[in-house]
Amino acid sequence: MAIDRLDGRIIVLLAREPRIGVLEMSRRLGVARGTVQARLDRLQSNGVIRGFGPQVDPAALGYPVTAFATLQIRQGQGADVRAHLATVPEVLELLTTTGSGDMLCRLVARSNADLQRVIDRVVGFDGIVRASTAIVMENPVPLRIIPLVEQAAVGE
Amino acid sequence: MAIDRLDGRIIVLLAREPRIGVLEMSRRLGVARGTVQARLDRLQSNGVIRGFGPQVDPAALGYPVTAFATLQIRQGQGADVRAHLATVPEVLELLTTTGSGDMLCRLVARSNADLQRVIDRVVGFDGIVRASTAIVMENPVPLRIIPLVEQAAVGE
DNA sequence: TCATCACTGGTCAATATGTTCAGCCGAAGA
DNA sequence: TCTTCGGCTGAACATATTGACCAGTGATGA
Repeated sequence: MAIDRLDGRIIVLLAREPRIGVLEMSRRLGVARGTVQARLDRLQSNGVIRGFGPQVDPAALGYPVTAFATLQIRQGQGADVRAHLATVPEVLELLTTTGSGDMLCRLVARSNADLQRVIDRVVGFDGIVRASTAIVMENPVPLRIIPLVEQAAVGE
Repeated sequence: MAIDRLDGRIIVLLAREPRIGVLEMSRRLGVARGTVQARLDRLQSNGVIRGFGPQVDPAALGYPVTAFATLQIRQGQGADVRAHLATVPEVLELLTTTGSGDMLCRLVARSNADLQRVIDRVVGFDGIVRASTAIVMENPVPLRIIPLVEQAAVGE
């Protein structure tokens, strides 16, 4: 669970050039191939590296509009609402939070007009009391992990 | 940019079993290897598949607390605030939005106490007028793409 | 009718993989 | 001090995969 410097370098290298392969990594990092392989196995069984799935861009799929919806849920309806939202393909992520809202929901849509359809489908469910939506305009910092990995690696 | 059924099956298969390789995919999908290879190349140059970076779990790195901060920015300070937030490793993502806040910010921290430090660092910057934070408790739907890809693929 | 395009099924050499091995080293413990 | 242990090295091996080709085929559209 604690990451050392070599683990960090492996993750960062992999994040920058995912197609690189174990052999080439060992060359770049100056360690034996078996070491990289063992480290990678450990990182994956640790759960630090969850997988290597393709990073799909919803915009390129025809869903250029992203929005966040904050939902307030009627007491005791949480489980039903989750099951409902899980059936909506445009719901990319769902989180329960503290604070004024009860759930935070990442949505995509084909257009601003289409977003209305998606929101209607999302909130068209009994347990949802109120929803407020914020449309994403820019993404100055896309989801990233490298700086955090570097920080975690130097610490230990 | 439009995705057909075979593209969709390729992406879904890759999302489910990322380590699978082109040859094995062609066997599973019942098409020639060259076809899968050509489709993958096209999907990547299209930008539909952005890459195959490792999916790192911040919790396994020692950052089990996730939070969203909504920031209000002083007029004209947007660019400075972005640059500031980009230097904070615990800021995993930053989006500008419509609505009451001006920016939405995904944070992680080592603990609830550590979250205070992170927030102090985030808001300790001149251009930020106000911040409100929601701590994530559960993640009923982790970031996903498969349902959307399936929907995009049947449509065309 | 012809050209274009995507797909097939095949080949080829080059490369990477999974696995195993013995040996080395530093740290921890007896 | 001696011993054990875990991690790393450098190497070997058979196997599988890759990237690159090719000719042939069928559908599409000009």
